[in-house]
Amino acid sequence: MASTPSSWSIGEAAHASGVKLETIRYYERIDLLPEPPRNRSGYRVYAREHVDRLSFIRRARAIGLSLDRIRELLALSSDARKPCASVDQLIREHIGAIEQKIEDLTRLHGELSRLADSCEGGDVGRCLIVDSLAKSDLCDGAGDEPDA
Amino acid sequence: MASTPSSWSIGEAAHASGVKLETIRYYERIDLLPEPPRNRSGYRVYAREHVDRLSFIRRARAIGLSLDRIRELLALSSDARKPCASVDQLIREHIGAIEQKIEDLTRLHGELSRLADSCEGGDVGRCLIVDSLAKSDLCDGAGDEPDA
DNA sequence: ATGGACCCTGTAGCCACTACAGGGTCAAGC
DNA sequence: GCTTGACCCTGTAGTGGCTACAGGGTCCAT
Repeated sequence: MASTPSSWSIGEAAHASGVKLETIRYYERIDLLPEPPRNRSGYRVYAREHVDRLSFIRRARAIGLSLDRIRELLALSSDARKPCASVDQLIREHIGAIEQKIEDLTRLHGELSRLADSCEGGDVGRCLIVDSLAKSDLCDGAGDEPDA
Repeated sequence: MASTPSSWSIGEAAHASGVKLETIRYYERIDLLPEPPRNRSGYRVYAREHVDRLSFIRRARAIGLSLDRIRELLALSSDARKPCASVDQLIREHIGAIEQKIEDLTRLHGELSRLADSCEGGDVGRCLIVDSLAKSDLCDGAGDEPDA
């Protein structure tokens, strides 16, 4: 029921946008969110555009974009008359990165599964898992940035 | 040709293990690698066990284990008589985490692909990608920790 | 004796937050 | 009118896993 107000405290903005309070202050500090006006006591007072921008950022983060990419995206989408080709490209690049990551993780999953299946429940001295990490070429030269 | 020596400078250890020099010092600082003895000039002098441990850590990192997990794993594998069940469990947990990540990324990939395909090359004002980020429930309530 | 390759320490930066310490403000209830 | 508690403020430091300096020392060949 509580219908949308026309101004928000930082806590209300956090609730409305789904971005945590401390994170909002962080976004302001790194100039991702413009500084809002303050009231007499120095409290931040947000307008609808702030809350919208925060929601946008949250959704863009949820699809895995970096804050820098989001900054780009916000700049691109600031002028409604610009062609959306660059937006499209940004997203397609991101999709490419995700595909790469899925591929890496899938290969890794295969290797680890084989490794885990080789375990026969002996003791560590004869553990094939430990062995592989100690001596094998497991994953050598695979992905260079483990994120999993 | 160059057959294995019995002691290594930090640069040689880096080369032999595949762990970068600065990273080796970092591992020492966080007590993941024991402090090696020093020579007259204060240079670190590594033995085979150090290089082996470094290689172990590098491979464990390559399969995506955190340094804390690796610490556990090293502790577990330090006594050859211990049962390897806990090693097995650690690895299986990790496999589970990877599966989860693949699943999350795959779902995300699906959503993003649909999104990108919806782009019809107009201008940003009518861009469905921007629209979705601005207003839709895209990914809301999906994974809470975007890593992609 | 000089140049370059190697080594040392300590500190700060990266990303995207998160968590504190140590305060101020404000409205409701007694 | 006073307290309580929810909210807000700033600034700083911590997270993981490195990486990149700055500003030196050492060692060996030429």
